Amino acid sequence: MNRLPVAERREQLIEAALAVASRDGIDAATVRAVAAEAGVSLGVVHYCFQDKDELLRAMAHAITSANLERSLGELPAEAEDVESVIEGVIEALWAGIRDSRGPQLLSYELTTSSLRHTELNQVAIEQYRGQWAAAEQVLDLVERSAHVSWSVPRGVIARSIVAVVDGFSLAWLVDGDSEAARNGLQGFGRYLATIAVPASVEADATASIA
Amino acid sequence: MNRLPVAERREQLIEAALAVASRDGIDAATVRAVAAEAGVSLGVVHYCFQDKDELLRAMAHAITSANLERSLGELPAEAEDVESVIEGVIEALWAGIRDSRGPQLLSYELTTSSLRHTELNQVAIEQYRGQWAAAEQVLDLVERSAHVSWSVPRGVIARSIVAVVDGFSLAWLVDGDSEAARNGLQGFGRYLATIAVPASVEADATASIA
DNA sequence: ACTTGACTTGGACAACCGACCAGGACAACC
DNA sequence: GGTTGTCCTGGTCGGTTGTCCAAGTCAAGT
Repeated sequence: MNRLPVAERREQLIEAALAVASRDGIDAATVRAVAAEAGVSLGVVHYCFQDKDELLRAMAHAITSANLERSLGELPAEAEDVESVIEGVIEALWAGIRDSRGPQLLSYELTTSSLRHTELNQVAIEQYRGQWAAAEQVLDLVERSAHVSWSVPRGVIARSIVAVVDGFSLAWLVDGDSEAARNGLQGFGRYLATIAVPASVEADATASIA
Repeated sequence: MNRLPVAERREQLIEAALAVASRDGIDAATVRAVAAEAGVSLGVVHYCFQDKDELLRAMAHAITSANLERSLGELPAEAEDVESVIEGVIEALWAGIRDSRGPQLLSYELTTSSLRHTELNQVAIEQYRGQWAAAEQVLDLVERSAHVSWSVPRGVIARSIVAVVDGFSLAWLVDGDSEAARNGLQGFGRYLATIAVPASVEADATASIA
């Protein structure tokens, strides 16, 4: 097979691990399965990673980054009233989740595994810190697009967004009812619109400058 | 050791499996670990259960039942206005979750495992069917206690309740912030109060009779 | 051309897993 | 008291896992 510098080989193995774990679950991501998926022999994995756990941690970091980029990447911001802006954002967010069932399920497997095994200690908290921060960025976007501010602390709203998205996603993973998930999330979106207040001209101008 | 009829031995093994899995995670619930926890020798497990999967399915059924009884068991219903009723119900619900971290985490492990392994096919959907039904019963209770009805289909609200509770519980499992979880759930409770409408005297009388 | 260092190979190892079995122990019944 | 059937024991088996290693391969530098 092709010879690759260790850094590139690492990336390839992370991608292979992601593919196996997304397809067949985190338990199926054995060293052998990952090596086979990447088309390399067994020893290569331990040449690139000290541990299997180091590989899993790298994989977790990769999927977390990918999820965040996917969430923040394709957000529309072409609307006037708050309701429409939020509706569009949620629509895009949900479409991203719906089209990545395997990775989504893998994220939850990683969270629970992290909470059980000390070797993956930091994985779960990093996942959620990232998601909470991303939710706050979404709030920023809505603020700027619809010229509003929030009557509830941003951190509190961000935590609620992540919680609601997690909850409806889990239910959708279980019973496959996309329509129920979409409706539930849009219902939450309409609630979000009720806690948005029109931004004062001053504050809005300041926001535009900054 | 004591000799027990197979039915009682099964119950004991299920309890042992529940203890091991709640303490150390679902992966730690090996046949050997369960046998050791129950204080019986290895063969007993396969004498009482055809498969390891049959044991896990029985364990899943047990924890699901336990969760539902815990949720529905200790619900207060001594209040007048909707807000207070909902607040009390959520307080009791959250207290139950907060005091059972291990089993709670195990429930999510069971859900994800069920979605990956065909042998546990029905576990997740049964979990959620039970929770959705329980949420509807909670809605009934609030209806009767506060003399209201709901302006949104009960099934939709029930799914939202389960989703929100799941979401905040997961976040709490990750970062341990009980206060944030409690506040988030109470915030959702105040929203629920806004979609409750006073029941007509007629409807209320009918409900009392039935 | 030859050495050096980076990368790869495929097998070996101990540990653990679920499953299985031959036989021992015990209580109930004839 | 002997028999029958239920329950328990402890070991064994094949398979899978993570980890390690001696040897091989290849490109780059001298």
